[in-house]
Order: sequence, then structure tokens, then C-alpha cells
Amino acid sequence: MTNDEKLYPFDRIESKWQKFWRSKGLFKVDTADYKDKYYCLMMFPYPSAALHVGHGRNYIIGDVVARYKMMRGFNVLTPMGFDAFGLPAENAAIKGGIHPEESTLNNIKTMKRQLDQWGVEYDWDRVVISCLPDYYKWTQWIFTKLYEEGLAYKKKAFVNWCPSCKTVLANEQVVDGACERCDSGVLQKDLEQWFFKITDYAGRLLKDLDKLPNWPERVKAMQKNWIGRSEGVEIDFKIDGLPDRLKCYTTRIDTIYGATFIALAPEHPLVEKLISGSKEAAAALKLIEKMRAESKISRADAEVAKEGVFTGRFVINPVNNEKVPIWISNYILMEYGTGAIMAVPAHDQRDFEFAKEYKLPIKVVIDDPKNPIDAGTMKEAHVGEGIMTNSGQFDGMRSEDAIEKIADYFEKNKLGKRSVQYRLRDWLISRQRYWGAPIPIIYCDKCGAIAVPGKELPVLLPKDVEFRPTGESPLKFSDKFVNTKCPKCHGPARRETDTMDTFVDSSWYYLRYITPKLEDRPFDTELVNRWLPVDQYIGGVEHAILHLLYSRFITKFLFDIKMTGFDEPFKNLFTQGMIIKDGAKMSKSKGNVVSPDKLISDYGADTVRLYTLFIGPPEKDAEWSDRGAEGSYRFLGRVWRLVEKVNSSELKVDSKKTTMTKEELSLRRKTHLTIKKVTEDLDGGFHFNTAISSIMELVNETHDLLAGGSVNDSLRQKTLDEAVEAVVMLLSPFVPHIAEELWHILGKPNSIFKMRWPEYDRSAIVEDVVTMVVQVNGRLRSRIEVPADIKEDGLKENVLADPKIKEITGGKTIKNFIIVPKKLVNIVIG
RNA sequence: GCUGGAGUGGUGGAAUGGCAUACACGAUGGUCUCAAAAACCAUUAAGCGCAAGCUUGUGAGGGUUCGACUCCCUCCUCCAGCACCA
Repeated sequence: MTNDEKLYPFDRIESKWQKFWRSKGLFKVDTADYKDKYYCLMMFPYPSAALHVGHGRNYIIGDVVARYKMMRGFNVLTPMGFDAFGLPAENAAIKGGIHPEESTLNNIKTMKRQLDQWGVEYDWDRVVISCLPDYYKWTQWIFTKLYEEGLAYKKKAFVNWCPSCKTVLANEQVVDGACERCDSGVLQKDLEQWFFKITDYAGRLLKDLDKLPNWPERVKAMQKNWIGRSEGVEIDFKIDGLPDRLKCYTTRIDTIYGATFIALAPEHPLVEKLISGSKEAAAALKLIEKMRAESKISRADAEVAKEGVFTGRFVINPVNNEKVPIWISNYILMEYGTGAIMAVPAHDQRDFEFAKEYKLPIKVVIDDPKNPIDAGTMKEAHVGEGIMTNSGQFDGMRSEDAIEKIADYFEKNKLGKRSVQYRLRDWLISRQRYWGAPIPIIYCDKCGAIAVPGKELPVLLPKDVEFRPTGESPLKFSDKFVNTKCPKCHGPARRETDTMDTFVDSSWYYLRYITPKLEDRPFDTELVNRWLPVDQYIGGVEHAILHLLYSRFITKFLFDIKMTGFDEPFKNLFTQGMIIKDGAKMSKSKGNVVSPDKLISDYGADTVRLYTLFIGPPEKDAEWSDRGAEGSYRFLGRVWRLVEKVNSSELKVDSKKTTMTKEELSLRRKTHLTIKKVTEDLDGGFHFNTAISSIMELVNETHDLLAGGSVNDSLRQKTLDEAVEAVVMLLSPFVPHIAEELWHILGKPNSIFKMRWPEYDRSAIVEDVVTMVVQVNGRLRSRIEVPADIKEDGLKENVLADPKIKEITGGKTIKNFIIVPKKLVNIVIG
């Protein structure tokens, strides 16, 4: 495209103003000045090769918010950083031979260039890069604090293992039980792993969601599901002929009389003891071994057939002293509850299926009086509520009431106790990978596992390590790294060789931006308390659970150890929708990636920004259309020509005209209505699409007035000037380059972003004459123009005098006459 | 199954009790041009009608109301998250 073909010289002005803003330090913030602070934060990205227009939505939205808040007089902090540790860089290194650090830092350079091109401005002096020692030193420090508090611990756990890649995989990298990259079936390996005890915070993480009214409902719902609180009773069963007790957790204590067997997870610690001495012990053991070997992922699938084996033992049901057989089955998970359940086939579908398979008794204890249930013929479990039956003293009660009564009975007679269970598991944070922050633990034969003391941090990630995937931590093979001295006894000791999950890095970065260069602490508590919680957090909904839950956990932990004075990090959260192309999420493998580079060179960054914002409500997914983007480009060309035309009109002579014409009054009104609308759209939420369409309407009306006649008096010129100035101002957060240029073309000083956001004039939007809609029986029949302050009697008279209305209502009785002032009249006739 | 969200022209969408389809994309016709692009003007929910206009219409069916895309009830469909969680 040649210069002549451009609708306006975007290429020249965009680079010019980007340089200008950077040289003036538009978003440089002095954190000591926290009066009217506004912390606008976008989720920091993983530094991948290149951004596409879908990624851009996040940064564009954030930039609009930051620029708008600045014009509203806030001291805006808007920093950016990079979540720079992680598997992709390491995999690329294995494949291409480039060191992860080198490729990561290169990617960061590319991404920074792309962000600059979009006209997205940050306080780059505060950049946080999580793979650099000055940052991960403090990630390690937080680990040691958690360790001191007993919230970081090590235990054996099953991890995902890809036999073909010879590596451990994160849960997120396992798709339908197979390796995300090579599709091999994932196995389970029992290894020593590090965990954070997030389950200690489950209750608070759930309850405090109520403190977040400005988080999207769907995000809170996802977190609630993930934490998964349930209330029930833990029953303490006596085992017949053994001194041990067996604990079972149930949410349906009302069905206790219907328990016809007990089921244990194959991993349950009592399994060996229970089967020993049984006739079929050997055969049982074989089946148990088989179930244990099945991958956790396939076992957790409801489609997998239920299998089990009888232990030969019984428990005593405390409510009726019946002997209940103990079985072992693959459908019981050791990780939830107590790993043992009381099975009630009549009222639980899974128990029902198992009972059918192994011909175990089914006993109905909750009945539906209208539709009596028969154990012999029932096709599926009756899981709903009903009336208690076959339940001794509780017969006849409603099952909902019986839950409380039986729980009371259990507690009174010390047969069990009420208990709350969470689905949430502890956070497995160790990775047998190279490209992450080393876990700062030292093992000494004499002193045990010891956290690396603060003054010895960071534990530097060595650069000369062979990191081909063998399934073991690459750091294990670096003697230089492994061999160290015990911080306590100074004897020979070994370092932990696992690295931390990158979600640990990203769970506290928003605190670091306030004092990014602090060397003796992770952050300055006093300043952080001034600037946080974050006023607006913006990011993708894909982080609704993990990142946001982990960040909330770490914030609460830091609050508990008095490092911060707040226990929720993000006051307002906005999650933007994805940008779709050809019906699918943009991805290199699908080949449907829209690159911003070509679009920016053809139409300019402002066009890409405007279209991204105009495409639809930002919280919803949207389909990218190149034609739609061209439409945004044409609009900007139209604005450019309009401003030039209004600005260059020379006929600013005074004429005798002292009152505005109808059209001029209308435009002035539209100007102020638009200021009102755009301001409300920005304050009341993220309604960028409607804000932009209202500006388009103002541009259209301004254009019409200009086209409707020559500019030949100062009153008309004034009206047009006012409209055009409002257009430029209101557009500025969305399309900053063209707005800044037009601002200067209009002869205004400084930067438009140092100006105050316009306020609308109430007097300009009141109307003397209004058009009212006239309905008869709710159907639109006519419109009339009446003075805005018309009284009811006058209005009635006017309406009934209208020829169309006269025709319809003539001779009929008017039953009701409804008036919505300045808007509508509805006449109800018989 | 549970939880959250959505369903409106050819398309993206607007309207949260008061003119349904703003704004834009696309389409059709026209002006300008040697021509094209751009720009500008007009039309663009469906049906009936020469027309003024009339009728129907916001996933389906009921209800509340003078009046319902909007509120209530019963469904259907789609999207997302979780799911053998006892």
C-alpha cells in the first residue's frame, strides 16, 4: 500500500507518538505518591514466540482502562512482566539446542516490540522477569517461609509419567489420559514430591469469595466447584473380630439403615490386615494389585467397570448391630474422605451398580409414598429425598430432617462426628525439570532436610546442565550443584534437585511490581499495603482456577505471617473472552492465527485496537473478521477527514444569528449525551463496544450537519468544534495515536492524556420539545411532538387531537391513559 | 449428573419493564471516475399491499402487567468448568 492509498497517515503518527509517550514517561509512577492510586494489572504472559490478535485483547483492554483512569486524574500504576520459567522453553532447547534462557530472553524482546507497536504503554522500569535470580530468589524465600510454617512438605505421591518422553508431566499436560505432545498413554509413578498445604486454607478460600463481589460469577463458581465443600458425618465402624476401627465418610447419613456393604479403596491402609487369614486371600491380593496398577486417570472414569473383592471381614452397623461385609473396589478413591464408604445400593447409583454386579442385597430405606419403591424391581438407585422407612426410630421422618437427627444421634452416642470434606487437594509443586526455580532445600545426613537460609538465597540455577529428558531431575547430574554444605553443621550435604511449578512464580509477582528492585526483601510491606489490593486485574478465563486460587492462597499466607495487611489480592477481576477464527481458538497447529504485524502495517495499530474493542462485549468470545477490521479502519479515516474539515473551515465570521438552529441544538445535545454515555460505559463496566458505537453516532451526526450546509457563522462553527473535540477526547483511550495527533492538529497543547476527561453539560441535554410515542392497547400507532414540560391535561388533549389516534379511538371508551413522561403514552380502550 | 453463562435480521451485536433490531459487517442500486479503489447517497427482519399502512416477529409453551427480549413458571438447545468426590 502506498502512502496515497492510506485513509490517513497512521504509520507516521503512530511511531511518532509512541516515541513521544516513552520519552515523556507517560506511565512512569512514583509509588511514594499513592494518593488517588490506581493499580491496573494485566496477567503477565508466558514469553512465547509471537503474539496474535487474540492475545492483544488483554493488553488493549488494560491500556484503555489505564489511559482512561489517568484522564480521570488517577495516579495509574500499570506494569508488565514475563512468566518466564516453564516447559516450552526447555522443550525447545531439547529440540533446537538453544539454551532456555537465551530463547526466553529473545522471546521477551519480540513480545515487548509487539506490545510497543500496539501502543500499549507500561512502566517498563518495573519489569518483572520470573526466571532471573533477583526475582526467583524471593520465590525461593517464600518457599522457605511456607516450609517454616509447616505448609511445604514432602511425601510420596503418584505423578504422571510419559514413557515415551521419559518425563514427568503436569496434570495440565495430560489430555484424556495421554501425553499432550506424543499421545502415549500416561502412567502413574510413585515418587517423593513437594506439596504446599493449600488444603489448610480451603475453608477461607471458599468463604472469602464472598468478599469479591466484583469478580465474574463464572470464575467464583469454578473456584467453588474446585474447592468442593461438602458436609457429612464420619462414622466410626467397629470391625468384627479385630481391634481396629474403620472410618467412613458419608453425606447421606439418612441412608445408614440401608448400608449393605462397605467399600474400601485398594490403597486403603487396612486392606492387607483385613484380608489376611481369609480363604481367598491370595486371589484377593492379586485383584487388588491389578486395581492399584491401573492408572488413576482411567480409574477415575465413571465408564470403567466396577470391580471388587470381598475381604472376608465385617463391620457392625451401630444403628442396628447388623453385620455388614467389607469389600474392596476400584471405584473408591483413597484421596477423598477416608478412602472407605458405607455403600447403600438402593440410594446411590454407583453402589447400586456394584451390588447388581456382585449380587449384594439392596435395601430401600427412603420411600416415595406416591410411588412406592421396590428393591427387587428398581432399575436405578433412588437418590432423591423421601420418607424414612426400615429405619427404626426414624421411620416416617422426611429424609432431609433425618440427616440432622441421625447426625445428632451419632454424635451423642460417640459413634461418629459431623465432618466437612473438601475436594481440593494439596498443591504438588515439585517438577523433575530444569527450567524452573530450584527448591531451596538441603539434605544433610545428620540434620535432615533444611531450608536454605535467607542470606544464602538465591539457589542459582546452574547454566551448564545437560537437560535431556531422562525422567529424573536434570539438576541431579550436576555434581557442582548437588554437593554442598549443611547450613547447620557445615558437613557435606546434598541439594534438592527438583524445581518449582511455574504457578509458584506467578502467585506473587503482583507484589513485586511495587518495589521491583528491592534487594533485601521480596517487597516493601508498607508500600504494598498502600498500593494493593490490585484495583483492576485483567486476564484470560483459562486462569480462573489455578493461578487465581494459588495467588489468593499465597496472599492469605503472607497476610498470616504479617507480611501484608490484606488477604485478597485482586479487588476487581475482569476475564476477557477468546478471539476465535474460523470457529476455533487461534493456534499455530490449526493455522488460523491472525498476526497483528501485517494488520498494523496495512491499517495501523489504532485500527487493530478499535476493531478488537468493537468486536463485541469483551467478556465474551468473538469471531475475528478481516472485513470487520477494515470497517474500523474506514471509521478512523472518516474521523480524520471530519476533524480536518471542521478545523480548516475559514468562515468563522460572526453573523447576526444569535440562536441555534434545530440541527445545531440537536448536535450539541448529541455531543453531551455521548460524553455521558461513554463515561457511563467505561465507569459501569467494560462496555467498550457500545461506547464506540455511540461515538460513531456522534461522528455521523456531525458529518450530517457539516454536509447539510456551509459553515457560515460562528455559532455553527462553535457547535462543530465542540463536537469534534469531544470525538477526539472520547476516542483517545481506545485509539491513542490518532487521537493524540488530531488533538495537536486542533491546536491543543501538551498530551491529550494529561488532559482531564470531559464532563457533560446537563443544560445541553435537556430538550424543550420531545417526541412521544403514542400506543393504543400497547401497539404503536402514532408519534407526537409536545413541549417537554407539558401537563397531563394538555398532553391528553394533544394526543386525542392526533388524526390517527382520533380515528382509532373515536367513539370508544377510554379505560386507562398511561403516561411515561417524555417518552410514551398508552391508551387502553375496550 | 452438578455449577455457571448464552439463545434477537444474512453476520457481529444493541436495548434490563416503555419506539425491538442502535452501531458495524455483508448485500443491492446509484453518484463521481477512462476504469478501479476510496468517498458519498439510498435500500436492507419477514409476509401482504401501487400506496398510506396492516399483520407477524427476540429458542418453545404458559403466566404477571395498560405494556415483556427484559420479571415469574415449565421445557428445549448450545457453550464453558467440574465430575465414580461417597
